[in-house]
Amino acid sequence: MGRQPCCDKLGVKKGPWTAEEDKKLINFILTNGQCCWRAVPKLAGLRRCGKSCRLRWTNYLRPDLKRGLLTEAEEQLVIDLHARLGNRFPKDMICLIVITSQVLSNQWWSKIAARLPGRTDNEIKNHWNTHIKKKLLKRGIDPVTHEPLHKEARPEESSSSHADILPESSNNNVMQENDGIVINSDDNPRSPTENSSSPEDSILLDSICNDEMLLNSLWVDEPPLVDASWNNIIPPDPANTNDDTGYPSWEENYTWLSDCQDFGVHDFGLECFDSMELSALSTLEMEHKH
DNA sequence: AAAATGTCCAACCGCCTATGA
DNA sequence: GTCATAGGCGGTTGGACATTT
Repeated sequence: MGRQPCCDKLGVKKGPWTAEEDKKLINFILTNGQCCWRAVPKLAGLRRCGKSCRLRWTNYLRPDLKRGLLTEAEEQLVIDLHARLGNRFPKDMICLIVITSQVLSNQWWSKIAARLPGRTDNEIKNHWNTHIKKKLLKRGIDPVTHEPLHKEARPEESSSSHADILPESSNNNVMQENDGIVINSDDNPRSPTENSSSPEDSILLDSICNDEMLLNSLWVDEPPLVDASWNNIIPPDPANTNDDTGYPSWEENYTWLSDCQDFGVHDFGLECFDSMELSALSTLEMEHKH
C-alpha cells in the first residue's frame, strides 16, 4: 500500500495561489523565518498543505529569485552542467549511470540550480524541457547523452568517451563544438562568453566552466559557490551591487519588493527589516526616482 | 473573428532520503 | 533495527496565453 498523500484533508485548497495567499505566506516567512512547513499553513492562516507552501515560497516568492527568462549564459551553463553531470563516468557505465541516477540520485536539476543563483530547479527543469531540449534536437544532439543523434554517419565517435568530448584542458570550448556539431545555445556560433548577455554572466559562466573542482563538487555535498540563503539579509554596499557573484543585485531585489507594493509593502512584513535595511531601501527608492 | 494548435510554466504528484522516537 | 514523519526531489499535468489557420 502506498503512502498516503500529505494533503488529503478536506478543505485544503489546491490550484493557483491568490495574491492574498501570497501575501499571507510572505508575511509569515519574513516575520518568522522558515520553520516547520507542516505548521506554516495553520500559523499563517492558509488553507494549503505545507508542501504547497514550501513549493510556492521556494519557486516563486523568495525575494532572491531572478525573474524572467534565463540568459544565454545561464542557458549555456545549464547545458554544460547537464552534459557533465551525465558524463562523469566511463562510457561503458553511462547507461547504468543514467538509469541509476534517475532512480537513486535524482538531483540533477537541484545541483544545476545550486550553481545558478536566483534560479530554481523547477525553473531550470522547465526551461530545459521547453527550450533547451528543442535546441539540442534541432542541432542533432541527443539531449540525454549529449551525443550526436545520427552516430552511424560518424563511426569514429563510437570509440570516444564522453570524457573525450569534454576535454579538461579546453573547457571554454566545451559547448562550442561537439565533434563538429555546434551545440551552442544560440544559432550563432559564438563562444559562451560571447553569448553572455552581460559581463556578470560571462564571469559566472567562465568561472564555473573552467573549474573542474567545481564540477567534481557537484557530486558531493558541498556548499554552493554562493550561499543562496537570504535569511541574513545584509544591506549591500552600493558600490558592490550587481557584482560578479551572479546574485540579483540589491536594486533588482528592490524592484521586486517594490512591485510587491501592489499588495501593500508593509503587509509583507517588511517591518521585520531593521532600520538600516529600510534606510538602504529608501536610498534605492530615491535613486530610482532620479 | 473564430477555431485550432502550440507553447509555456506554476503547481501537483508520487517517490526517496534523512531524521528522530 | 524499525517505523513514522517531514522535507526535498524530478516527472508530469493542466490551464492560460500566444500563434496560426
